[in-house]
Amino acid sequence: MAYDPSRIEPAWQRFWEEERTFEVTEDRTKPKFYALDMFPYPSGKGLHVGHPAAYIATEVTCRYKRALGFNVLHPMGYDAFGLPAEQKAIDEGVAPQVSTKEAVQNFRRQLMRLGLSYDWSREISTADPAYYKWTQFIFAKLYEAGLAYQTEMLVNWCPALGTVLANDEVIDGKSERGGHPVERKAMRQWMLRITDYAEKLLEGLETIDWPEPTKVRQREWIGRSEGARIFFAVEGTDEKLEVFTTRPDTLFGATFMVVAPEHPIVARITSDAQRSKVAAYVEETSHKSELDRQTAKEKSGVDTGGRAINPATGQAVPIFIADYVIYGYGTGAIMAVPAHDERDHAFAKKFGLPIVEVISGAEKPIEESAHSGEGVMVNSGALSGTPTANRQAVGVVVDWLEKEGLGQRSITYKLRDWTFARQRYWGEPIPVLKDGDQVVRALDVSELPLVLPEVESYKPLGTGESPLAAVSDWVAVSDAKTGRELRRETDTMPGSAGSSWYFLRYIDPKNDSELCARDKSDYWMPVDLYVGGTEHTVGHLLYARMWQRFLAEQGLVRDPEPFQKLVHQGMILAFTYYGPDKRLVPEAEVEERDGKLYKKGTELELEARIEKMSKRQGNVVNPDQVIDRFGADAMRVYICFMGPLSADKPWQTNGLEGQFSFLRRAWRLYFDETEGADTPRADDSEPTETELRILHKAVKKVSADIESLDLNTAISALHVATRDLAQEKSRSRKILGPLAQLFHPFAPHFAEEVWRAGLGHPAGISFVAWPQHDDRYAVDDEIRMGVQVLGKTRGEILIARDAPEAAALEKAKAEPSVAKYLEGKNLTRVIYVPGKILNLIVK
RNA sequence: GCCCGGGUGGCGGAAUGGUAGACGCGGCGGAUUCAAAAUCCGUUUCUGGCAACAGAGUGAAGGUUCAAGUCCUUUCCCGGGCACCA
Repeated sequence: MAYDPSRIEPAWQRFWEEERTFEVTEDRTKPKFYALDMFPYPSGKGLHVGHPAAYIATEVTCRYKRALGFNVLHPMGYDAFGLPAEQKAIDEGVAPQVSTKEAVQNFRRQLMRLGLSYDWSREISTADPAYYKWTQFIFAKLYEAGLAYQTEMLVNWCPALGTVLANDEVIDGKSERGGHPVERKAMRQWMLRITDYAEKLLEGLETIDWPEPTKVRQREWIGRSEGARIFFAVEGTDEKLEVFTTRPDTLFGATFMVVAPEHPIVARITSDAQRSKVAAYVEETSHKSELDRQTAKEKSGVDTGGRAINPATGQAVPIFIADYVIYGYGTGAIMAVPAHDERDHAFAKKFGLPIVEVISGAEKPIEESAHSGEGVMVNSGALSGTPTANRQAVGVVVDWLEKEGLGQRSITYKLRDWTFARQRYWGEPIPVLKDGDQVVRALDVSELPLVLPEVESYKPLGTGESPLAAVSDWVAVSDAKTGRELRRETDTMPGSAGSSWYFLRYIDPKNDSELCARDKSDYWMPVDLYVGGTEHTVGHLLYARMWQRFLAEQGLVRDPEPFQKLVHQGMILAFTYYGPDKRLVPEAEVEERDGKLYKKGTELELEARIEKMSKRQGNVVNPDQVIDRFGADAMRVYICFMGPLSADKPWQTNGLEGQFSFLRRAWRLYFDETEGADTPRADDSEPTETELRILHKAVKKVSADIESLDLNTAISALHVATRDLAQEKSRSRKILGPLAQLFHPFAPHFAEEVWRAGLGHPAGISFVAWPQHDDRYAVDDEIRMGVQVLGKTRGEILIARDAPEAAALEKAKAEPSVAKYLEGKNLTRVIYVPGKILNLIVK
């Protein structure tokens, strides 16, 4: 019988389920390994091939680690709250609880068909009350620690939809759905004080093994800036205008001030003469979206009529409002130094403000462009002559400011607090009781979970509140603790809530009295290998780090960092074919002739492009169909073989077919399928030296490649071993057994089947000790070495790996293809790197 | 504009500074077959040549080195991120 995945795969999946092969508990006699995949949003559309591609790296590693004797935790779950389910509820009236449950079942079924070695007994869903009880618990803890607070925030308000939109639901100032205009509106919002953790999150990056570009992005997102806060007296008032600057050394050149339009000081410093102009500008900017403000090319602003005193020069300088100063950053006000800041320069030019050079070294006249580089302080009174290099001048100025009481050293971060509320139904209810706007208390753990009530309609109310506000008997509470009539918060948590701690719940998923028992998290944490996409770099990966730190401070977990090693998988792309009319042509209708692509049976020449898989392009590949045709093992092997884990790469059905025939070829090492039945071929013969060499090289290469996650070259090593052993007509169990083990992490059903039915071992390959290589066989003692003359390869010699130079030289000279380049020349130098190269320099 | 990635055969991709193109797809030739599928063997960077062979070749241009896809400088193109953050 030929290799038939549809026969063996379901059988082994049943076996693993019945034997509970992958269920684990804490076992302190074994080293632990916690491998985690970023859990999916269970979309109603089901899996696409990008999911398994993302899960394969941990999968292969886990199967390998188990065989090495590690106690492996490899769980899966669902990030189940989210907008698509809510939208479906609005459109079709299907309760998200119901549609999500269906989607989860479909996901689980599809994931199981892939033969992924998850411990399914630990499956979790963030939308499960038994789970979100603890999300709510963490929120309550954050509230009690003063890290959750409410404040007026500008939000994206869409009047047409009657709802608040997330930033990614707004495209070019219009709602993603329906294209309605979106405004900025101030609303009371729950926030989490992630900014309190800015420094710790920065420091923590030094301790973890993450891709450097990801760390760079987090660092930039946190955006630490060192500088000073400086106080400017406002003429004719007691007001102090506080600014933040990274260049206090340019203080003498501050010829005007700029304040963000939203800044509360604006009303107090505006002169009567300017009041109406200022009001108009403030009004105008409040209607502009963030995007409008950012894309405006011209600087705009208005003089408030107020004057501030530059503490260094004693000069009165005008105070402007302008939207290029952002209220949420620093102090929302700046000292403008047009000579040394491009933005201030542009503003000064537009409004005819003076430009005073205070740092020498400009290449162009200071009237023409700002000089933001290094130089020496000039026009700066007693401080003139101080060089700016190495922030020396900054130090001098700040010392002076501190001594005079005019300012102080200060560090500012770009990171903003985390907006932690959605005016939506399908999320965790925020567990607090309120009296009007006033929060009275957070719910106690004994009152949790606060279950999401059923509602009649999922439609936005149009007031900006979530549909929960309409459930009056849920909202109104008579509080047993205080005896007061209170109201529940009707906002729910954002999608990032449940995903910020799920890795802990896997460790103790059924615990009803704790979010995760401390002795268990001490055993399993931190995560040893976390795999997910780069798109979560500054969202999820930062939020989860903050929660983990908070929980560590609360003594609920030990480690300050949750993810010790992080790796990103690339995106799976697809070839998309376009006809001359730019119309899409499905892959099934494409054929290749003379290196050109045509629509099948026609002369229509097609253009191939590599694009993201998307429903709209019709190039989404469904894993169910792949498995039906080729089986899960071929798909897994192909995914590994496609290319480097972290690279984006296109799905190619041809390539998949190639790996399917590879498995069939490998199958024939184990079974003679000529007579219509599977006849095992293995025997107890002693392996030859050649066979041992093939095997040990493969063991060495495959092991090393799994360790370094170079799965594509690991598969390539399996190809080579399979080809060469077939050539040798290998039959020995001593060869075919270890080979099956090498297949196991990649093609587990295949490996289980050949292990039991082909080699006659008891069923179950998962925990059989991983083969070890012996360098006596894995390293060749005779190798083919290139011989160069003047750096150009001219021939090849067969020589002992560690042969002395004289021997190598002798062999090279005997090689006609080399000798002809030496003829009549003087050998002046010999470069010989044993095992690598022989390079002959002649004159 | 700034910050990250990345440019290697027809295609996906291999190469601790040491024979560029492993492995796979596709192509070509052959075996098997009544035929096809499947399978097996050979071949396949480009140019010239019947061939032996020669020359060129890792986006481009320079450089370091006995030796560069790999290191350095400049530059072009593609993908992603940030975007008036003082």
